[in-house]
Amino acid sequence: MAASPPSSTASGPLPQRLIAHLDMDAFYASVELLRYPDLKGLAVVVGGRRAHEPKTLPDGTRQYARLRDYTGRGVVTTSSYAARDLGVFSAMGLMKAALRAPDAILLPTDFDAYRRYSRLFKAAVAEVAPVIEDRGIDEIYIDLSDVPGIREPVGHDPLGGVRAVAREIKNSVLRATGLSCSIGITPNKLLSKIASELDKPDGITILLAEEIPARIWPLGVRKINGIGPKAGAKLLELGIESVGELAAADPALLRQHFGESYAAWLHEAAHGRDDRPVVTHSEPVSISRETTFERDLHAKHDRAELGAIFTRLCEQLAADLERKGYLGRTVGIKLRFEGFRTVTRDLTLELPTQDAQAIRRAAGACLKRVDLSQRLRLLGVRIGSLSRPGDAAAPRRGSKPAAPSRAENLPLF
DNA sequence: TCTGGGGTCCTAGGACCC
DNA sequence: TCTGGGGTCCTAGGACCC
Repeated sequence: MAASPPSSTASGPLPQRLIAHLDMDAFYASVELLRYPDLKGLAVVVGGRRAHEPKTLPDGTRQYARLRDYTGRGVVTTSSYAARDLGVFSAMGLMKAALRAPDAILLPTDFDAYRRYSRLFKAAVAEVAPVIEDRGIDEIYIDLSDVPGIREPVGHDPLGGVRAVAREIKNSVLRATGLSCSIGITPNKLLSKIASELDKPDGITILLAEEIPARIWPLGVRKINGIGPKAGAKLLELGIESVGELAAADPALLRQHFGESYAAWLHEAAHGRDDRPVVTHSEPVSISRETTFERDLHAKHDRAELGAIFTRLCEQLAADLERKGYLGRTVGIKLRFEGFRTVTRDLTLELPTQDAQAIRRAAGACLKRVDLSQRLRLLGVRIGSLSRPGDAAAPRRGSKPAAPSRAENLPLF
C-alpha cells in the first residue's frame, strides 16, 4: 500500500473541486492472474487473435502458450508488470514482443471477464462516491468535491480527509474484485490523470495547484492526456521536452506550429488548468465493427471471402444497434490497405435504420467509391447520427417533406 | 517485427440556405 | 451586373485515447 510521500504542505482551504482519476493496475493481466494464480510474478501478456487457451493436463497442471510460439498479426493488449520489465508494453506487435520476451506466457483476451470486473469495481467505487465518469473498461474519473468528510483534517494533516476517502475507495475496489488500483486526486481531470500514474501500482497521489512546478513540470509532455505521438514529436523538434518547457514556451511559437486552438489548449494544459466537469452520462456517437484479416485480401481474387466478411460485419453492427436500442442514419466503411493506408467513405441515408440489409446496401454503395486495386488488410463498417427508435426523425436537409409519410402509409402486407 | 478493435473530437472544403 | 456573410450539413482524413 504505497501511500504517497508527504505530498503537500498545503495550508489554507482545499480547492473547490477535488477530482480523482482511478486507474486499475495492469487490468486485463491482473484479472487473468486471479484465474491463474500460479502465474503471479511471471511475465504474462494478454493479446493475440488465435486461440491459445491454457490447457489443463490430466495431472492437474496447466500448460500455457508462450509468446515465442505465436505467429501472425496481433498486438499486446496488456502486459503484467514483470513483462513490462522486459520491455513489453500495450499496443506492441506480438511478434516484436516475442523477440523481447520469448518465454512470456501468452493468454487470449476474455473481454466478457474484464467487463464483469469492470462493472464490479465501478459499483464498488459508487458506494463511496457516486459522481463517476466512465472512461472505458479500466478507468474512471470521480468528483469527490462533496463526499462527506473529505475536507476534514486529520490531526495536523489538512489532507487527512482526502487520504481517508482515497483509501476507502481502494479498499472497496479490492474487496469487490481482489484487484488493486492507483488513484490521483487533484483540482481537475487533467492533473488527476497524470497524478494517478505517478505512484503505480497501488498508489495514492494527492497533488494541489501549488505543487505543479515541482511535480508536473519535470515530466515529459507526453504525460499530458491529449499530447500524442505526433504532437510530442513536433514539440521535441521545437526543443520542448518537459511540461515546464511547454509552460514557458512562447505562445506565438505554439500558435505558429499547432494552430490557434490547440496552441491555447497546450498552454493551459502545461499550467495544469482544466475546468472540464465530470460527466456522469453520455450517449454514443457512433457504433462500429471492424476486422483485420489474417492475410491481406484482394477485392477480385478473394471476392467471396471479402463479401462474406463484409456481410457479417453489417449483421453484427445491426445486432449491436438493436441490442443497444439505436437507429443510425450515416453508414460508413473503413478500409485499410497493405502498407497501412486507411480510407473511409460514408453515406447519409434519408431515414435512420437498424436493418442489416439496409446497412449492407449503403456500405456497398460506399465501397463502390473506392479504388480496390491494392490488397486489403482491414475492413470496417460504422454507423453514426444515432437516434432512439421513438425519436422524431429529423429529415435530411433538402429531402422532400413527403417522403416520410409515404413510407408510413405503406400497407403492412 | 509491421502496427487490434472500439471509440471521440477536430479540421476543412463544398453544398446549400437565408 | 463580378461577388456578402453566417449557419448547418455532408464528407474525408487525422490525431488521440483506452
